Amino acid sequence: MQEKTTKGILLDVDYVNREEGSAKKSVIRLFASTGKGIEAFEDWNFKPYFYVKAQDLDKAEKALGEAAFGESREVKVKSIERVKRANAENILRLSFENVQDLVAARAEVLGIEGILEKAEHDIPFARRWLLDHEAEPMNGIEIFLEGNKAKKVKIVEREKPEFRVAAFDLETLSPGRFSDPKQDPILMASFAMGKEAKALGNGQVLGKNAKVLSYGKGFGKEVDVFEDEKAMVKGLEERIREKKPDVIATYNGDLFDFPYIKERAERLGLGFAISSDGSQPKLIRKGRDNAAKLVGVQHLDVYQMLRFLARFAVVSLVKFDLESVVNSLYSIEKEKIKAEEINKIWGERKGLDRLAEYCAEDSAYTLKIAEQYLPLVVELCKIVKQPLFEVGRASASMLVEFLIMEKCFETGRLIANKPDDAAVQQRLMHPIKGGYVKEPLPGLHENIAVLDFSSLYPTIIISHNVSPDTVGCPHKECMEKNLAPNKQWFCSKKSGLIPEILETLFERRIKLKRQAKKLDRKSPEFVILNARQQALKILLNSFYGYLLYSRSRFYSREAGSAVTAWGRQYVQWVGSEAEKAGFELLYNDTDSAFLIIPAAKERKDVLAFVEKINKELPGVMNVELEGFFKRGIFVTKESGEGAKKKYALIDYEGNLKIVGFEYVRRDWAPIAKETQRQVINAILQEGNPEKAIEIIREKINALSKGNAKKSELTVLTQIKRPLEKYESIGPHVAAAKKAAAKGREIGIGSIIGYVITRSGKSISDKAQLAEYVNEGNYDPNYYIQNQVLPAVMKIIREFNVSREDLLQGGKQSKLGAFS
DNA sequence: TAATTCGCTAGACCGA
DNA sequence: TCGGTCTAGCGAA
Repeated sequence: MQEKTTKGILLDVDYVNREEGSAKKSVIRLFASTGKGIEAFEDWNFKPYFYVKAQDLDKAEKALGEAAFGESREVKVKSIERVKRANAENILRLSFENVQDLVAARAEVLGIEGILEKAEHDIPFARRWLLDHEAEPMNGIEIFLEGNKAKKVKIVEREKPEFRVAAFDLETLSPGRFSDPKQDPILMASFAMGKEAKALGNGQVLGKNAKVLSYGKGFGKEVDVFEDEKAMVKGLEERIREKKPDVIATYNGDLFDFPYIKERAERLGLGFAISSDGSQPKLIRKGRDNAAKLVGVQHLDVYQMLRFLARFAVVSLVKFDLESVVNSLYSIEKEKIKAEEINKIWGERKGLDRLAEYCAEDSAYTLKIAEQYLPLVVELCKIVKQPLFEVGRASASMLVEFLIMEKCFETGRLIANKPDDAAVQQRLMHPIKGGYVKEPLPGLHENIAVLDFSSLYPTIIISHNVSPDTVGCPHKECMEKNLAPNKQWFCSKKSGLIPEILETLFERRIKLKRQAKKLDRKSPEFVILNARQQALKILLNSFYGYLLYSRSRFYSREAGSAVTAWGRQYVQWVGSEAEKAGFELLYNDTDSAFLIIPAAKERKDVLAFVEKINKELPGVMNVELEGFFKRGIFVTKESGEGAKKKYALIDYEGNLKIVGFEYVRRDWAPIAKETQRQVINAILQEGNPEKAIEIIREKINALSKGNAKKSELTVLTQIKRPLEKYESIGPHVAAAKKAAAKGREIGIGSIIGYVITRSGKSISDKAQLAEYVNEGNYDPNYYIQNQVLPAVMKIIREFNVSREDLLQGGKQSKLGAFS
């Protein structure tokens, strides 16, 4: 047979069942973007398998060879193989003709005499292929073909893979209720593609870079007008197929656009066949929600991606509707046309071009955000070796698990099984001790140096070889030399599974950061290197949590608590060394130390201290100077102690850093937050409490006159459970319930924006969803007493100013007594 | 099908 | 009506 090779970018792997003679055979399909669009290649040589641990290999082989599984009692093991694993004995690999046979056999295999355990039985077939071939989705691949079948694959590193990215968006009719695809038509669709988006700058009207499809009369010439909904849906399908994107971005396409268009297409007697194999989008379960999966071409739900990135603090977002996101990322006020207005425009056929512009903007911005964050997500795909579809919706635990499983494969270890529910419950009942937080000395401080351990927990794991497979080794030497303060010790002779992975990630990141430092921050090379190091950082920081995560395959209470025990020891050691060196220790939190530089010392003494500390720290552990600060303020709790996790600093350039205060919390009214920021600024910037008092009086005055705007008064709080499950009805729940009674849908995860109005008795009684509240309808007393004053009193209390001083405008004779 | 622990604070809730 | 306790949410690391 003729041999040839094809090169491309690996996008996706799945499997299909094919006939081979009379047998049903599961066959792997690889989807690669080759320049001619997305092509599929089949690998017929890879079989689904899992492992069992046997009491006696000979007997087990015989029993398994004779066994028949499934309802039909016709399912046989195709082949049995003895394999060596580094961490287990008496292991057999059972291979099957197809996935369904494997599923039937794994359900019953423990019933066979002499089979003690099963392992790696829950790894989906396509993922199994990726694992065993160490292939990297979203990276280059060379496929060696024999005829039309894939024989072998090789990774070809692409420094900067280019993807064809597209986005689409739908507008639907919602007559007095939420749109229902069983009845309500799609009114409009927009489609945006790759190159156009790159030229876009801030402030530009993005809409014109997307094409709008609709039907009926009354449109300008920018819109592709079809005969009816059916023709429009077909038109969108054709456009997508013709443009051959590698990635299709949507905003909430998992839960809205895809399910909607799929249902509509079906009802209209059409398909929406935009997958690379000509199939329809599949709605599959992914965690709590559904996800819309395409074959080959990768569906990236930008909404899901942003949720993911927000969890890792790559983006800082509070509300996730597209308008808020665009505003937060690009400082652009994007127009939102509400459902009722869409209905009206459509019905009266007036303002259709405005609606078209709105629709176009949705897909254009979706595309813009997708392209901006794609480098980071692509790097994650390459590192954890999973497709974009998976990574864009993954949790931290899944990413870590992917990496550990690969390491196991690479080093010939058997992958540990998932815990059963009883084990999960057990784990949850035994939390461990975490980081150390020192009570700060409240008040205003000057000349502060902040030191930080860089990646404290990962570097402890690496430097002390902390891992589930190195804990409590039999060596006396390790017990003496590598003993954690929690009395657990770890082997120092062979490296553990987790430290091995972390060390690789850590070194790669250091190298990338070093390279990136030499580049211009705006250059495309920098963007790629930066995305890569950020991806590594996300992963590095996720491992410690995974050790203590209750559903972890590699849970280790011993390892996890050793990490924090060492962490507490090291951070306190730095503190006491600093005191010995003549600094005053102001505060610690987990991995940081705040030092006051006394008059007799200078910056270079701090640097010398850091250098000395680093010489004494083991392995890759390292302390760095986060910065010098001119002033800082810590406050007192109601109880009189210094409050932890709340402080504000100002550097010598006048930049404020506010931590933990109401100012950074979304569940406080903007008016209270802003006043607090101004007060902190007045005190840190100018050391001027009088000015702070003026600011506060002004705000109180405006509030009591009724001059505050609704937007300054709206408090945001998340609904975290079904409304009827609340034991205690707080203001946000009360407001949500009232809104729900009016027919608003409020589900888990909704962010409630509410205002405390004048009508009602308790605070909850007075709470109403902001959109139902008229400007000016607010309870000034609440906002003064429960919002502004508590937020600012914390701070100016340190200067002996009382509530009365602020409210009555009395003299501040006590002022200054503090310092 | 969800990474961890530490910490602060509000407002409801409950019993005296 | 008061004060203590509990529920709930969010942020720091």
